[in-house]
Amino acid sequence: MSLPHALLTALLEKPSSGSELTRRFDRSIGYFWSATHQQIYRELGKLEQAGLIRALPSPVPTRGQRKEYEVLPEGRAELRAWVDRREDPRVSRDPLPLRLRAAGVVGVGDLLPELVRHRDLHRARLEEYREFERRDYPGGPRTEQERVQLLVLRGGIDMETGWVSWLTRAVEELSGTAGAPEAGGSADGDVS
Amino acid sequence: MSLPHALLTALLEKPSSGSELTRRFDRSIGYFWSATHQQIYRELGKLEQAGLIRALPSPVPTRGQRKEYEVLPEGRAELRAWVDRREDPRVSRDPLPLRLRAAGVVGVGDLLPELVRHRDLHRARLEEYREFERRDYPGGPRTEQERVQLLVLRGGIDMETGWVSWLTRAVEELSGTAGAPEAGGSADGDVS
DNA sequence: ACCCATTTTGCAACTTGTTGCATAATGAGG
DNA sequence: CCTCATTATGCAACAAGTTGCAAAATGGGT
Repeated sequence: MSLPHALLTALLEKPSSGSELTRRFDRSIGYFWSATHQQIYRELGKLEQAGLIRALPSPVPTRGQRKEYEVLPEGRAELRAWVDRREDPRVSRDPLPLRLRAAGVVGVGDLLPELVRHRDLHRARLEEYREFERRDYPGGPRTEQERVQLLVLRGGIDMETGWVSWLTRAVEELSGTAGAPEAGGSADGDVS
Repeated sequence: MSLPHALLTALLEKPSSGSELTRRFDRSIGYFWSATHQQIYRELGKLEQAGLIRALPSPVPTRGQRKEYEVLPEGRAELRAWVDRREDPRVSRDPLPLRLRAAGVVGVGDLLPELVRHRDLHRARLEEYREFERRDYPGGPRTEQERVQLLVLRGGIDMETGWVSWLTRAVEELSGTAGAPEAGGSADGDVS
């Protein structure tokens, strides 16, 4: 239930069309939420129908035509309410550690290069975020809104740092062992 | 497409029934993958029908009766193939940073106590993981499989560390500012 | 023997996210 | 003016995850 609120936030920051939003979801909003353009268009339709946003008056209302949306007071109120809502943290759900654990049972095989690849991807993203920080907030945040945006960016930085640190260690550890396949048995119980 | 593989992994580590698996998904597997019991039962059905696992012979095949599953060679092969598959990292998708960013637009309101609550939850989980590490691997991992499981646990630790570090900073920053609501305008553009 | 709380398994409906493709406008180059 | 690549919007089918509920077994008490 977060995509509509992500859209409301993005639209309050700046009224946009669907494709603009898609691009923005690949950038700033993207470090903590992703969405495909189809999700975005569908959701924009729902939000409009629910009376939370509206399309800015446009000459032609047909297909293939840019359509800009802005948030209505009802949308702002809904977002306000959402911010104050209590919601428990999500359980993480990432396949990579899972694959590593599977490798513990069926043998490491070719997983090591994949770990290296992921480490490098996360490293690159981390660098990118740090670059944003330097470039966009050179003297620190200047408004309250920037302050919060910078905080969120730092969230991305902390998460990526966690990944890099983990993957670096994992690659080190597994490089020591040549990937000998595990013996077949499905033996003893669950650890922890 | 990871749940079936999570199940295969868990079943290879130890053949189990649906409810046992549900419990195990709340514990060890749970630090990087979660699933409800309905997801698990449904998926077990599919895996059985696909010939990747089979129910151990049981007296009565009716409802409400425990049913243990074990992995067939085909299931092991599928898991093996999955481990070697390339797959790009997921984009994160967590509502909390999103809510913070929304707060930058509609005002911070009551978000601070929520951040504190999350910080404490993550702190608690981090402590729990560290406890697992101490308790289950006192002298380091003893087998190759334990080595991998410990690595995965450390993944959980690194992620939780990232959360705690971020939330600690966020709470500090926002405590300075009394939560004054932002002015209404939907003004300037997207940062970064 | 019966009742009742608990455990285990499961169905059904719904929401959210993904993939593949289609259609309309736009604008540059011939 | 026409073509063609690009951009913007959108439909439809599917896959994955969530929620609410319920039936069958189990294992006490009484």
